[in-house]
Amino acid sequence: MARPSHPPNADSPPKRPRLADVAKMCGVSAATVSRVLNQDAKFSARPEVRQRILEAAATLGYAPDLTARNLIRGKTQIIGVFGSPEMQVGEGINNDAFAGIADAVRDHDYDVFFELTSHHATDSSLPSWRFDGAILVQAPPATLIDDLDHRRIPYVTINEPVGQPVASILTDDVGGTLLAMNHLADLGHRRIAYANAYPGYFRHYSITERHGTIVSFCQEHGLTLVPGHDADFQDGEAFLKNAVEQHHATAVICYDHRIAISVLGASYRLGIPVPGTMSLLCYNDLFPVDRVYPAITTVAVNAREMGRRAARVLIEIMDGQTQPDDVTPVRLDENLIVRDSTAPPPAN
Amino acid sequence: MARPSHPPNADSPPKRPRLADVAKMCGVSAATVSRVLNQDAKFSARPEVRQRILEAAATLGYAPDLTARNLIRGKTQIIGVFGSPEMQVGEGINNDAFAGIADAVRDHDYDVFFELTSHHATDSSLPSWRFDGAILVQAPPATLIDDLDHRRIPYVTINEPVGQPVASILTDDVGGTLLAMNHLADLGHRRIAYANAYPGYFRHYSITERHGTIVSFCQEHGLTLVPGHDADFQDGEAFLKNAVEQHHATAVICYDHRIAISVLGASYRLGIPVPGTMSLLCYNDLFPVDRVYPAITTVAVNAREMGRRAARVLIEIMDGQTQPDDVTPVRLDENLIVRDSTAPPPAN
DNA sequence: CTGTTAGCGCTTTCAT
DNA sequence: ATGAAAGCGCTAACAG
Repeated sequence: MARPSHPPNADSPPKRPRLADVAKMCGVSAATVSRVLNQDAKFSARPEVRQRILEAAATLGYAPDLTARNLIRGKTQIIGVFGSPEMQVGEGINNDAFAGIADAVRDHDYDVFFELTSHHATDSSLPSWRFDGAILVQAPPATLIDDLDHRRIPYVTINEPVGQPVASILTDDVGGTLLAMNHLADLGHRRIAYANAYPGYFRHYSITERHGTIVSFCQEHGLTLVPGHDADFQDGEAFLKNAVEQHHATAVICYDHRIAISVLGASYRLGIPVPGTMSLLCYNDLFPVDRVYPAITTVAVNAREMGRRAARVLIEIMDGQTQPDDVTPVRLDENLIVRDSTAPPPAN
Repeated sequence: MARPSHPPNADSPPKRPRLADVAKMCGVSAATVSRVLNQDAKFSARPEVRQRILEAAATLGYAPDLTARNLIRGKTQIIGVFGSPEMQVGEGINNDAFAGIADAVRDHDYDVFFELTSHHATDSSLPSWRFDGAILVQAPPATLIDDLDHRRIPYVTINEPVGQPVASILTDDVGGTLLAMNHLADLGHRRIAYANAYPGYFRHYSITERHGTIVSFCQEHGLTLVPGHDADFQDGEAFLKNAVEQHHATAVICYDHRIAISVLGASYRLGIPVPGTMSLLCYNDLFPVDRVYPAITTVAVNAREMGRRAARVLIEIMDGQTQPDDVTPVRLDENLIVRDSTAPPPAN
C-alpha cells in the first residue's frame, strides 16, 4: 500500500515548486513574488497582489531554494564547527563548549552546524558546503585546516593551538594545576600521585601541560611525585595498588573526571577511605563529580565561556566589525572547586 | 606584527579566486578547468594542459564555490540532524545516536551536520541551507517539522514519533522495563520504588512508557510500588528517606543514569548499603554506571544502533534505492545488563 | 581533446 | 507598483 501522495509509478516526480510557479499562478513576475515573500522593506505591493501571492505560495507549499539564494547573496550565514575525527560530541568539555557557542550565536543571524562525520572515505576533507566561518574544537585534521586557509574562510580555534586562526581560545592549564597543587600542599600532602590520561586519548596539549606543571611543582616544593605518573592510565585498582598501597601517596590527581570516577570506584573495592587515607582531585567539573560520594574536588575548565568567546570573536570578524590583525590567543582562567574528596593526609 | 597574508590596509579585499580566474591564467576555458579539477572520468585532457591547470589552481588557491555547485547539481549531499531546542548534544543517549549516524554515513557520499542553534530569534526555523535529508533526534519544534514537510525533505525520526517521517526508529521501553521488573521479581523483591524523571526534562514518551509499565507490572504481579513514583525527582536523599526508610522499598529503579548516580551518592550519605539493603537499577547504560561502586545494573538502550538504522534508511531513500511506501516504525530491543547493584532483598 | 552555450533558482538594479 | 533582464559561479550538453 503506497502513500497517496507518492504513487509508485508517479508520472510527475514530486518536484518542489519554484518561484516561477508561484508567479505564474498569480499572473505576476517572479521579481514581485520574491519581494513580497522576502518582506522587502523599501517596497510595497498592492495589498490585493500581496494577498494573492501569499496564498499561492501557501497552496503550492513553496519554500525558497536556499542554495540559489546563498549563491546570489554570496554568503550562507553559516558557521561550521569541526573537531578531530575521534572526537565525541558528548565527550568531556565539548558539550559545554557547544553550549557556549550556541549562547553567543543566539541573537545573531547565523546558524551553527557541527560536523558529525569528520573522517571521510572521499578525498576532500571539507564537506560539500560553504561556510562563512568556522570554529575548530580540538585538533581537527590538518587537511581541514589547509582547506579552510585555502578557501579563505575565517576560523577560530578552541582549546587547540593549530593553523592560522583569526583568534584562539585556550585554557590556562598551568594556572589551574597550580591551584590544585597549592591546595594539596596547603592541606599538608607530601606524597602525590598522578593518574595520567588514558592511552586511547588523542594527544592534547593539556596532557603535557598538566603533567609538566605537576612535575615541576613537586620538584620546586620538595614534594614527592610517586612513580607511575608518566604512564598511561589503565585501571583504577592497579593504579591505586601501586600509588597508594605501595608508594604511600596521600593524594591522587586525575587527568580528568572519567579517570577520577574509576579511581574512586577502585578505592571502594580496595577499601581505601577517601578522603581519610587518600585525597582525590581531578580536572573537569563535569557530571558526575559533584554527585558521587564523596563529591570530588575539581579544577574546572570553563568550556562554556570558551565557546562563547570563540563564537563572539568570529562573528565580529565575519560581520566586519573587527579586523583579524593579530591573533591574540586568549587564555581563560581555571577554577578550583573544593568538595569533600580532599582533606588533610592521615596523621600517622 | 601583522600577518603577511592579511595586510591591515588591504586595497584588494581578499576575494576568493573563481574558476574563470584559473581558466584565464591557463588560457583555457572554464569548462576544461572544471573537468580537470573534478577528475571527470569520461574525459581526458592533454597532460600538459592538465598540469598547467593544476598548478594554476594551486597557485591561486582556488577552491570551488560549493553553493554554485550545489545549485546546478540540485543537491547538497548533506543530511541535517536536528533536536529539540533544549537538547544537549552530549546528553544521555544522544552522543551514541550521533556516533551511530556517523557509522552509517561513513562509506557514503554524504556529510552530516548537527544543528547546534535550535532556537532562533528569526522567524524561519530552518537554517539558510538546503538539506537533502534530515534526521530528527528527540522532539524538534513543530515548526521545523512543518518546514521539512513543506520543502519535501525526507526525514527519519529517532526515539520520537513525530511528523510524517519516511521511517521512525524507536526503542522498546516496554520490553526493557519488563526485563528489569522480572529481574527484580526473580531476585525476590516485593517492594519497589521508582525515581521518575527530573522536572526539567522535556517530556518524552519514555517517561510515560517506563512509568506506566512499572505500574501495571506491579499490579499484575502483586508487587508494591511505594509512594512517590509519580512525582518528579528532586533530590537523592529526600527520595531515599521516603522510599526506603519510610516505605521500606528494597529495590529502586531510576528513570536514567543521572538520577541513579544521585541516588547512589545519597545511599552512602544515609548509610544504606547497596545492594545489601537496597538494590539499584536504572535505564541507560552510560558513563559512569559501570565504573562506580557498586557497578549499576542497567537497562541498555542501543542508541548507536538506532542512529545507524535511521541513517541507513534515510540514505537508501535519498539514493532512490527504496521507496518510502509506508512508514514502518522500528522498535529496537533493550537489554538488561546485570551488575553488582542488584541482589536479593535483605532476609529479615 | 576542448570551447561554446545554456542554464540551476533566486535576487536586484534598472526601467516602465 | 511591477516587469524585464542580468547575473551569482559552476557544470553538462553539444559542438567542433
